[in-house]
Amino acid sequence: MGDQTGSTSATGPEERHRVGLKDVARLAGVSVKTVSNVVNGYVHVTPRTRARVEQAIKELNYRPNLSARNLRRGRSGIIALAVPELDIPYFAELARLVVDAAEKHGLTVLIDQTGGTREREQQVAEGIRDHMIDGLIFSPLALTADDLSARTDDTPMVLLGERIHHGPADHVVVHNVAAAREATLHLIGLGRRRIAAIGAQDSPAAETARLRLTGYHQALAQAGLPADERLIASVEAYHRADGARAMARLLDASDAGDPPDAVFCFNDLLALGALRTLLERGYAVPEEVALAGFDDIEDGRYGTPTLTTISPDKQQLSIQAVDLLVERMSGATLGATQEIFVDHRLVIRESTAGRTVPLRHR
Amino acid sequence: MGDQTGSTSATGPEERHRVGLKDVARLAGVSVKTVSNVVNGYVHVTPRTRARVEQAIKELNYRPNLSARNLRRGRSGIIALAVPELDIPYFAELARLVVDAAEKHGLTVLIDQTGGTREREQQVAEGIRDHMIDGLIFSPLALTADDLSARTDDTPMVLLGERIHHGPADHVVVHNVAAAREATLHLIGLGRRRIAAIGAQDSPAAETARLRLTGYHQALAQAGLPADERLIASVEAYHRADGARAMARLLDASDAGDPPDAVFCFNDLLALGALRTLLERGYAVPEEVALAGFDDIEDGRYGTPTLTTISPDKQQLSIQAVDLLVERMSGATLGATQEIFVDHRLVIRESTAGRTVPLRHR
DNA sequence: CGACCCATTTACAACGTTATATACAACGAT
DNA sequence: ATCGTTGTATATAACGTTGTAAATGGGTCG
Repeated sequence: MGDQTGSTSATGPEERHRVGLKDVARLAGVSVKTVSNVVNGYVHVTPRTRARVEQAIKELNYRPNLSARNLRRGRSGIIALAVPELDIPYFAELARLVVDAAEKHGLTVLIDQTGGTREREQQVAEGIRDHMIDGLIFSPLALTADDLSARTDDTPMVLLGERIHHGPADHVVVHNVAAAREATLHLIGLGRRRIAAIGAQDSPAAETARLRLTGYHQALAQAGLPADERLIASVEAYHRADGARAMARLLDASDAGDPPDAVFCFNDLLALGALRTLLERGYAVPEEVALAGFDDIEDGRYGTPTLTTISPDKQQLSIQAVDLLVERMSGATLGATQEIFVDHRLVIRESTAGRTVPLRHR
Repeated sequence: MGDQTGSTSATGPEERHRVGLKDVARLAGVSVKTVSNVVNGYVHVTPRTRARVEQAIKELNYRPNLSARNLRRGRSGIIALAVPELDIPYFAELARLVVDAAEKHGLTVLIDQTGGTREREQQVAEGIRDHMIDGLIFSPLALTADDLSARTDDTPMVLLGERIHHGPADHVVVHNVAAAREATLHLIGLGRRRIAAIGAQDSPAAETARLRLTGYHQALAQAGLPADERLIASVEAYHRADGARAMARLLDASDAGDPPDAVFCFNDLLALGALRTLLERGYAVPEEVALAGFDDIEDGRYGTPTLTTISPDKQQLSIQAVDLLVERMSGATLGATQEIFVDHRLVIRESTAGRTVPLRHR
């Protein structure tokens, strides 16, 4: 087929032609490299030349071809964020913040959903598909520290969330034990004595669950309260449904006699699920059962009642994670893996301290 | 596992060397292009050669360099998904589905958050930053059809959600009018007569709001009910807070006498906000006020009461959007812009038809 | 006045991939 | 036997960018 790129007028000389450095250079009357220098802010360029080049760039509406740039530079400018599920509010909020933080470094974020499955998480650990990503921010759910140590891909990685301590990679975490202790102590401070916990997990990978359970136990011990195994509910996942079921089990188990008078849920979704069960069965929250969660997701701020929770500084978390990753990508800090703690605070809302919700309006 | 694939011992011959086609070719004893052919599934390759190459690929753990491939091919394999905010559940769910749908076409999705601001949305419409994306799936909030017509970038684009009809680009939508009518008719069918609507908007860009309002009016007309302007509440945005405030205004306005006995909210977040206000003021839902939303987000399935809503087929929506975009990217269908409607259905839950929630458990 | 230095600019060669055009073999059909 | 024809494989030239080394040109210093 005749593709007369030459000069023939016809339907327009540059009908389908992506402008490149070459075109800008020709128009500005300088070399290709000089244009490249201007684009990249190289210092040793005469103001005169720079102006001329910039004019040409604007005139042609030139945009650098990132594929070419990346090929040449050996980097892609893209980092991946791998989370279990985007439609879990905590991860959605996190994703948003990570994207914002990465933008400040000129990085673009590619979001990958693992579904929390081991298989998919392993794929992610081993260089996602065949993509060229410069770094990985990873919030694994099913992988153990050993799995991660075994990874062969050498893309820099920062672990997110609260898992795998002293593992093979940098990570940014909240102080789970302390936070869980605080939440539990708050419930105790309300005068509650039969305090249940929802969110324990058996899986060896469930480090978060273990840490939060530890904090819960520490609080009980500190207050001189007995630890009652029957008040601890395990869950399979951290969704609303799991929380609802666990709460039902707790209520069923405490045959009439003495239901828990407070519940600490290891995340907000569990708490929202538990709340649903409590209200369904006619328990008044917080009057009869006080309820606290963990994560401070949007939803918790608008339920009825609103949810008391541990609020990790998600923004700090995201910024630290990106900073750490950028540092690794730059090649510095080759040695020790770092572990960074971010702040958290207890946010007290109606589910533990709120005014009573009127039962009838008249 | 000792991987002395090469021969020299030392610290390894390929310590920091990214393996490319060349290396595989050398090992397999074939030309570079042949390896490329195998990688790309080109048909005319002897089973023998193919096997040898595949062996070499595995041995060297070769991964194609996407930057190079994209440079050569002139495409990036990346499409962008631009939504207002990731932590709005509807968009998070959508994002997840779009990512899944894109994966089936071998495409990677870059998610962009516009915050719903005009400025940012305009940037997105004009080729995001300087990134090389092959296509754009865009759910604008502030942009008008005129804004979009004015765009100079020629990256293929598909509009998502329910806006800008007969605009300058393909789009995938739910049938807002019909859906809103159905929801309202459902409320009417329950015997309700004073049916409020929350979610009207003044902005010229608010096409969705207009369409859903139309549906609401059609239903009233169809049932021979009078349209009462005082029962229609406008909102600034579609968040929980707006719904809560709007509901409060509606209740305040209907001085004691006759509050609405049903509310149709133009999305689920508004409904959740409204629900919060209703419960706070002691109204029984659905006994005194029935409540319906739109979107069918997760949250609505676990509130108390659970939320009746219009459930758009989000998966179909995502798949259609990606398919349409792929088609555009392939260069086909250059002419007319298409408008594709996806299915929806009314999901009836407790907020309109549920069993009564017991107020006390004993 | 020559030697040197610095700022500015440039030509050229990569980066790893795929498209194009060809070479080579094996095979039927003339 | 000769000529296509088809199936395989290859060499070479791009794609658009940036790093390297070298060229240019005006100074300044001995």
